[in-house]
Amino acid sequence: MKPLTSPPLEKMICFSVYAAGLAFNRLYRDVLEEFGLTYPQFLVLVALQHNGAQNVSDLGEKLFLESNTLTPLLKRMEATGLITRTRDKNDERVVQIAVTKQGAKLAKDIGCVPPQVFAATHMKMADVTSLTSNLKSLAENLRAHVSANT
Amino acid sequence: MKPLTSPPLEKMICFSVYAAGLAFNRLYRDVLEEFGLTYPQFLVLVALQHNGAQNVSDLGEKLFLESNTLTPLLKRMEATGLITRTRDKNDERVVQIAVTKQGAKLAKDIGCVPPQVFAATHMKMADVTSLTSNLKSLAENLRAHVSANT
DNA sequence: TGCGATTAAATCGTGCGCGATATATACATG
DNA sequence: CATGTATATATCGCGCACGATTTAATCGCA
Repeated sequence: MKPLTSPPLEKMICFSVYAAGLAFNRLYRDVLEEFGLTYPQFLVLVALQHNGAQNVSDLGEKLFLESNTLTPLLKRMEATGLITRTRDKNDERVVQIAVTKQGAKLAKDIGCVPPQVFAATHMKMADVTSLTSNLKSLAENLRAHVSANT
Repeated sequence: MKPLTSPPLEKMICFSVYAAGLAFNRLYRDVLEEFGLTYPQFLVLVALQHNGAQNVSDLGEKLFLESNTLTPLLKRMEATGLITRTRDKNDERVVQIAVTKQGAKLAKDIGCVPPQVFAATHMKMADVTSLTSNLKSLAENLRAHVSANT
């Protein structure tokens, strides 16, 4: 029988995802500094640019986050003038998130960021594409497993 | 000329890494709850189990973290009786981290966790292995790029 | 030997993530 | 139409991450 000890960190896929996440975070921190954005705020802008104004839940589905994370984050973005948070007139429970003029401009300006980051990966586009798609299905499987225990 | 807007979130490798990281975190939160561990604390125990007692910097190199993150984390683990933090007699600047008897026992007990997590990925071992190795080199490339701007 | 430079860890403030819970609005059913 | 239930967002507390700085110990070199 094998002793059933944990494999070393380097062999665990969870750790390689963790370490890659840390590395992306640090890279984005550097790159986004001149735009005054954090990495999650950058993701919000991209989501709004591609999907238009939407409420907090919809944004949460795209980013895999909930209101306990999004509400404070969105308030900070409102405070810096990038987005507006407006109660829906038809359903006062719902808060609509839209980019301001300044936010729309910034969303355009950060278009140069993903190419820079791609360059930093030192990977072929095809490899990035397949890695992205593998990670996507991995995440789907993990989420299915978590929500099954709910 | 292309308009140079950001690609949608689903096509960005950074986002797929981010989303997979969130999913792993949530899965580990569930699985580690009965052991009273957070995910980073689990990683610390694994690192100590495989590399033995070591100082804060060495641990940081393995986990890609620095003392500003590790010191509070390790103090919490000391408070729960899993590790000891001891000033090195030969160099009082250095703090040695070692598992307690209780920590060593817990490190063994959590050996069952990685197989559970592997099962949740619903992936073949070979695919997990190659994904892990691709992520490892991706992270190395990203780190090289960040430290180049230092 | 003495003192500036280097190194290891710790501290501080900010921004996520998230479980648990609260608040407020809308809905459904008797 | 009242009251219980469901839904959307917000609040709270805690534990990471991390840039910037501090503290304390060691090293290098005149």
